[in-house]
Amino acid sequence: MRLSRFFMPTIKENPSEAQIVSHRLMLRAGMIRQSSAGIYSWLPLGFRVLQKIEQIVRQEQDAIGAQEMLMPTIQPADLWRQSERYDAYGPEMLRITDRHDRDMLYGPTNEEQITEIFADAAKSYRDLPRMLYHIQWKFRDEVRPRFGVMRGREFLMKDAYSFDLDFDAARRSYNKQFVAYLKTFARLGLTAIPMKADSGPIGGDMSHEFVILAETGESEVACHRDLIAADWGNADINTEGDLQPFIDSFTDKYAATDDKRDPEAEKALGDDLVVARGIEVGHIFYFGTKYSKAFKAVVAGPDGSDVTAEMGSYGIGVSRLVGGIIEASHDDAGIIWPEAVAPFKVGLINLKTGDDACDKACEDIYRQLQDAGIEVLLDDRDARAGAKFADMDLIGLPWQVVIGPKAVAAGVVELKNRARGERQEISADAAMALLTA
RNA sequence: CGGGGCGUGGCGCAGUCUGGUAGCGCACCUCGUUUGGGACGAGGGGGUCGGAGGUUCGAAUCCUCUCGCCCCGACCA
Repeated sequence: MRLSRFFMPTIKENPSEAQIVSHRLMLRAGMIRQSSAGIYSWLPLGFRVLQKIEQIVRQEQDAIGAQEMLMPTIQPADLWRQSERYDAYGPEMLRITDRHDRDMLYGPTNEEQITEIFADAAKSYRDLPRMLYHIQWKFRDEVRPRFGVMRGREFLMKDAYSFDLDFDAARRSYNKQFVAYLKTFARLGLTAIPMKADSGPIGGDMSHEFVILAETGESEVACHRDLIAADWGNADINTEGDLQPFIDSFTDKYAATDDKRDPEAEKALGDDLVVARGIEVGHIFYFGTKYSKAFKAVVAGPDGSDVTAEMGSYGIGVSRLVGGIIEASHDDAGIIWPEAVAPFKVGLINLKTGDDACDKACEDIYRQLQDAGIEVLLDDRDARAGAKFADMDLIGLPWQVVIGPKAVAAGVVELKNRARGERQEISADAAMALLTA
């Protein structure tokens, strides 16, 4: 992509409405624009990141056998009356009426919808287990949206739902999601700590929040020091095997969100206790038959008797993660993207657009990188060097290749690593080798 | 929902107390000089001050109502 043609409206000054760093940087980097409180448009740069994250989430869901589908954003109120959540959910649910005066709503989540679909189709224990998910926009009419995409009213969420024959099977599904979450967040470059959590309005008795630590986190959390240093999700695990011992190795250690903290346990930890601010990026629940009962998700068991499906639901705030990653990875100059979610891998800066030698050197490398399948953003604008450096640092691409008259004369390019700040002058071929490794 | 703050060219702000017909920086356009960390000079375009009503000879400024946005707290992917 050529920056001269890319729609990436960067802003030099901090917009006054943005108070936290991720919100500021997303606005300044031209990733998002606000439409109204808690509702955002995703501009090309931001949308690329959103899609990268979505794809990683998708791959890890697929890897544990969850199947992707897509449910609507607008749901009929009757569906929610059946689970008795229509009134219970309160003003956070956006209620609307269609032209025939039917009560509808913009879905804040999809337990009802999926359970109805599943109940209608599943007849036998042979139809279990099943795990289904979709990645869809949700709307929760938060009293107080804030922090940019971190607490929007409209947000993109991956929500998965499991259906099992009995508690043990449901536990296995829960555990698979647990591991998938560890892997997902590890791939995103995050240390997400599973913490015992309240099950909230969804109900149930087995629940973990996945929390990343950041100064601007919304609530205070506490955990054992070892959990922060743990090597998440990189373990080679067979998700078809017994995951319990692996999961216990995490959950044995103290980790609790705000409302689950235990002063005595914390005292016992002594120096191993870490208290920090946290951002919730995922939440998994087991909730038994709460919905399967309401929607009669009942199958014939092996002995012919009726069995009500055991369910769980598993959410990841995909759009929130964009902000969360920035909170966890930035410096004074701007964003520092982990390579896995960077909108482009390489930012190629032509320091002197219009200079034949510089133009040619840039075009060569640009072509080579593209041929190698590497996403590259070429700054071919007719702007001053300082502006180009500043913009490139701001948008935080992992690698910068800088080409100016001096480098061209010397037959080298300057390669800069955004995260470490290291620069090296090497041949174009050597740079290519490094970037394509 | 309780408490607080703010709406003035694209962005950041001053002007509001003490009414007199809108200003600064950045950005943008043109020309020239520049060109490795957000250049300099000259010229230029763009706002009737969130909206409605009122007071007044006269309202960004005073009064009433209203809409929106942000922050703190209580609640949540």
